[in-house]
Amino acid sequence: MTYEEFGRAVQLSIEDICRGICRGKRDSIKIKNEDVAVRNLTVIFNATLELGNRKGFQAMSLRDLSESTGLSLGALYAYFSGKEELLDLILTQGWLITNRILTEQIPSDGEPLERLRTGIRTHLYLSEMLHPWFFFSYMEAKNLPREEIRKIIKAELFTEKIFSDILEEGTKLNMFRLGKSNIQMTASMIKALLQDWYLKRWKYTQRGVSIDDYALFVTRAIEVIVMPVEPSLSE
Amino acid sequence: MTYEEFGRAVQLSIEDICRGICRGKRDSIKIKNEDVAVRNLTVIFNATLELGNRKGFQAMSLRDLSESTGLSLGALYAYFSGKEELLDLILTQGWLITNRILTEQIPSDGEPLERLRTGIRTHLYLSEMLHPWFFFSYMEAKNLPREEIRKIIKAELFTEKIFSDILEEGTKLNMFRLGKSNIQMTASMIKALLQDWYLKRWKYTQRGVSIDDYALFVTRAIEVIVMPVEPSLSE
DNA sequence: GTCTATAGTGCGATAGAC
DNA sequence: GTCTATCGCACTATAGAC
Repeated sequence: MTYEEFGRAVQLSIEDICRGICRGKRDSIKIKNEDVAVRNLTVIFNATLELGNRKGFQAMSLRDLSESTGLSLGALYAYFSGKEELLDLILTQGWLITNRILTEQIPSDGEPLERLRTGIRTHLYLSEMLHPWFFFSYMEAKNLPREEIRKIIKAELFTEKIFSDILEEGTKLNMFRLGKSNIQMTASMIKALLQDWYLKRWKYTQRGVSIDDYALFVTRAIEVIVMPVEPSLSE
Repeated sequence: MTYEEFGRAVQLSIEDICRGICRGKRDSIKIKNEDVAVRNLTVIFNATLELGNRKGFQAMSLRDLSESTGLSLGALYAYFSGKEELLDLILTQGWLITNRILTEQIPSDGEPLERLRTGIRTHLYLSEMLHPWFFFSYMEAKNLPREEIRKIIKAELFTEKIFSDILEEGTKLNMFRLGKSNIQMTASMIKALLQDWYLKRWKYTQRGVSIDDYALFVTRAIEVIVMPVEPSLSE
C-alpha cells in the first residue's frame, strides 16, 4: 500500500471531523442549519490548528481566530462556549477518529510481520492526512488540564499496545526474536519513529524524503531488530 | 560509562548556566553582587522551566513566576528586561552549554563504533542532567520568533551531523554497512530515539526503565542496523 | 536590591441590534 | 446567524518609596 492508495481508501478530512461534532452536539451548538455549521466549524478548526501550531494555543487570541476565520468575535461563540471547549472539541474528536481508523485498518489476525508493516504504514499515513491535528495534539498535550492529559496518555499507550501485541504474537510464533522486556521497548521505539515523522516533517520534506520512503526505512529498521535473519539496510 | 560516572565527570547544573550568564551580561544585568545575582537567577530559571513545562511559557505569567520564586514583580525586572529576554537567555545559554559538552565528550577520532556508543550515551546523559531545559527548548521551539527558530533548527542539524559523520566514517572503513541515503536517515533515527527519552521520561520512569537500560537498548538497536553481523537483541 | 502601587494594554466573554 | 460595542479582569511593565 502507498500513501496515494491509502488516501483513496480512507476518505477523511477535517470537514468530516466537524460533521461528526455537529451531529453529536446538535443540542449544545446554537446553529440549526447543519451545512452552515459544518462549513464554519471546519474553517474554525483549520484556523485554530494553523494558529495553534504556529504560536501555541494559549497565545492564540480569539481576536486572532476571528480575523483568520472572517467571523466576528460574537459569531465564534455560537460554535463553542469558550476557548476551553474549543480545545476539548478538537482533541476529543480527533482522538475518536484516529482510534477508529487505526482499529479498522490494522487487521486483527494474519501474519504478524504483515500486521506490523500495515500498522506502521497506517499510522504514518493517518498522521500525514491529519498532520495539523497530530502535531497540535502532541504539542499542546502538556498544557492541558489533568483530566485531558490522562486521555492523551491513554491514547499514547493504546497505540503502543497495538504494536506490542503484534510483537508479542510474532515472538510466540517464533517469527520474531525478542525478549519480553524488549517487546515493550521495541513498541515504544516504533512509536517514537512514527511520531518523528509528523514532528519533524519540515526536515524530511526539505530532504526530499517522501512518506513512502520513510515508511520503508522504518519498516526495514524494525524488521532488522525483530527478525532473526536480516533483510539488510545496505544498498 | 554509566550515568553515575558521567555525573561525576561532568559537573553541571542550572546554577553553572546562570553564572555564565551573569559573567557574560555584567553590563545589562542590574545586580552588582554576583553571588546574589547567580542565586536569584538560578531560582528564576528553575521556576521558569518548571512553570513553562507544566503550563507553557506563554501561559506562565510573571505573577506566577513572582509567586514561585518568592521575588516581587518589580524585583524580577532587575534580572531581565522582559519576558522575551528571559526566554532568550534560557535558550541561548542552554544551547551553548549543550554544544560545548557534546563536542568535549565525543572524541573526534577513534573507532567509529566506540564513538557512536559514546555519542549516544553522552547525549542521553546530558539530556537527563538538564532534563527540564531539554524538554522546555523542544516544546517551546515552535512558538519562538523566526530568528530563534533558525537557531534551534541549526542545533538540531548540528547534533544530527555529529552522528552522520560517525556513520559515514564507519561506512568508509567498512565497519558499518549503510547506503549513502541511509546514513542520514539513520542519524535522524538516532536523534528521534534520543529525544524520546526526554520527551517521554514519565513513561520510562513508570516502567522502571533506567537511563542506562535505555542507552543499552538504543545502542544495540542502532548497532543491529548499521553492522553487517548482528549482536542480537534476543535474550 | 527589593518592595508596593499603578499605568496602560489586550484579553475572554456577553448584550443587544439587525 | 452574525454583527458591533463594551464590561470586567489579568496581564506586562514601570515608578518611586525604602
